[in-house]
Amino acid sequence: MTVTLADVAARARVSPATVSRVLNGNYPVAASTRERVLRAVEELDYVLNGPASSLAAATSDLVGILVNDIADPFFAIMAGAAQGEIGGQEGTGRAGGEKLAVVCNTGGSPDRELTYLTLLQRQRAAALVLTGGALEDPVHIAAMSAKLTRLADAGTRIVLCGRPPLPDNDALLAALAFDNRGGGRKLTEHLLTLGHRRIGYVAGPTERTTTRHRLEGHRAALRAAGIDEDQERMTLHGPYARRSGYDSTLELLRRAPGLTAVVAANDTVALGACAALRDQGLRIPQDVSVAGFDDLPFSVDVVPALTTVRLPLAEAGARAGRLAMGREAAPPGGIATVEAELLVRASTAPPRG
Amino acid sequence: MTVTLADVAARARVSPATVSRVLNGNYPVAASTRERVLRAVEELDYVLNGPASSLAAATSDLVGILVNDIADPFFAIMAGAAQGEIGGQEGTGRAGGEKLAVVCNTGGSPDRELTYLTLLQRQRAAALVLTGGALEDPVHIAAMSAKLTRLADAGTRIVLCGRPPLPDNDALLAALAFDNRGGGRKLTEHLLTLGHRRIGYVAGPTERTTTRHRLEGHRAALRAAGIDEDQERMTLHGPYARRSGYDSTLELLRRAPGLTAVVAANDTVALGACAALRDQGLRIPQDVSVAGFDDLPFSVDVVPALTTVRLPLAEAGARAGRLAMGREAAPPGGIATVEAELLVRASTAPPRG
DNA sequence: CTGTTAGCGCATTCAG
DNA sequence: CTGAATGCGCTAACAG
Repeated sequence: MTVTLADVAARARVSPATVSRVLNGNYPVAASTRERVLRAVEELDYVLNGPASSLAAATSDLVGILVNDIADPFFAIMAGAAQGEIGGQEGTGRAGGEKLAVVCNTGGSPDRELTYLTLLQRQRAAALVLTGGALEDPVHIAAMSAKLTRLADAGTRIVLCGRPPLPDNDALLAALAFDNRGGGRKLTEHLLTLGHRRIGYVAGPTERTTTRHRLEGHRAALRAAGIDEDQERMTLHGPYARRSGYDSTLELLRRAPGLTAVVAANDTVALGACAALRDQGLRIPQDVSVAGFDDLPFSVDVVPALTTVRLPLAEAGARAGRLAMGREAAPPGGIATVEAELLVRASTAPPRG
Repeated sequence: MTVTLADVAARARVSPATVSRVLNGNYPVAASTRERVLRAVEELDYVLNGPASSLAAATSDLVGILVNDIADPFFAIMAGAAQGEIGGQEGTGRAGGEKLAVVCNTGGSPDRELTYLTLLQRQRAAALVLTGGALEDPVHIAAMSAKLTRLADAGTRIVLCGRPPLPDNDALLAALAFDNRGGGRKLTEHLLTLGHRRIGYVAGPTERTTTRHRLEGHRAALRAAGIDEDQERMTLHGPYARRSGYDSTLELLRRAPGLTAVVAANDTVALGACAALRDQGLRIPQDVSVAGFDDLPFSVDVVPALTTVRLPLAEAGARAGRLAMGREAAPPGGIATVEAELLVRASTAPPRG
């Protein structure tokens, strides 16, 4: 029923070994022989049996890209760029030595993250790219560390993109860490320079590196400006979602009616913050300034255009892809910091009066 | 070095077959025996060898989800929902009979689409979900049809989501087709009812079913209203990108200064259209109305909120996932139409004067 | 309920 | 440069 390598060999009048050699192209084969084999492959419409091949060779062509939320442009952009560097380069349609770059959506669940890692380990994945911030729960970190070590031992190349290196884990090839702290700091410094003093902060979910680092940058800027009190009351945590921005902003307004600026965990949250302010009859930025983070594609198009911190997501994702493929040298020490750039647009202005 | 099923069997003092049976859970095993095996698995930190398993069983647990552009929320939302139904349901972290749901990003390239299909075929994928519109090039359609037929013959379950069924291809399990034509028609009827007569249309890329259907709906509404002339000049094609909306709107304004409304291929394009109009000093909707399609998450937050056509992307994606897993019965005839709902918001209003 | 026996389809030695 | 032989790790009959 299903055509195998032996069938191709028979038709090309060569041994199976020879067919394998031309297909993998990693061994000298006479041009005429290769020609004959390729023709037979064509005629029989032969497709390599991946599992059999992986079993024999003890490696597979699967490359996994893990994301927290595929529907969040932050992850989608990184994943797309990484995948572009890994899979389908030439595009012959026939699939030669192609890697199969696949993205796996954990939905932010630690369990699913671990499950995907096991599944990828089971498939003997060639490489792995983990994107975005990590959960800071010690138990989960330990579990992840252990899993990644096993994967690395089995030959899987591991790259982190937009995630700080794991403590005490040298299983990984490279880590591209975003400068979330620096970005958060620059953003708040901008607000302080404009004259804001009562600034609310809608943070991301607790126990996440991204959340913590951005918040730390914010607090550091405030502290440097001598604004220290009241920070807990002016900070609200929630998911990286519009809804969180909306609800938290309403609550901030209740807690601190004198609020003149809202800093959001990311642009999506900022969108929700803007909606809440508008619904309260407040103008942006005349009454309240709003700032985001990430510079997602829509941020330049909302009105007023969002002041935010740009992260080179596509560039970082592409680099992670190349690192995973071994087409780019790892940074010294295996760790590279990706800079964050302040983008001042129209949603921030000096406070009233 | 690497621990195998035989090692587990030895440690649990049972035969390899028994270990296989408890791992796959598809055969009766005494509770005490199972217990012993599971403990051995735990102690040895054993992970099943996927390729070997797939080779022996002639099936794999890979499920592919193909998308045109992972960074486009339209696809990301469908893919995320499908993946949620397929992978990581329980979330034990240990990965039992889990499927490995993976999304593959074709970038809209027909070659890469075919390549991914071959790669998935090579892996003996258990199921396949193809999302979004299809390219209408006859050569590509034929190639796709042939590939899908082979895949189906090999036992891969194929589901289309947001894509019309292929002509003459009953390889597929089910197709969930969006009512793009109906949606496009409703949208333009809304504009006509408001009194618009000079309406520009920024279409998607040519040769794509989605583009064609939406445009057909638009034209049908115009024709029904007796507006027939000039349609070619008022229609511009471009990618589903902000930039296209921006550039095309500028060109439409040049071609037809009396324009009172712009209909965009989707919300992202509409965003670009809005930006272009604003840059020309035109107010939305007072001077020019704008409408989009898809109701992407940001559409409610832009100002003015976008009038658009809502497609239940998450619901459709989830249903496609269930269909692929065989957890839901296929619709009669294998084809289901997913309704599109007109959402009138603030970006459309009667024309001036 | 459990053990034994055969391959699954391919990549590799090793000869030639 | 090519062919023959071996085994990758597991599942699926088949017995018991």
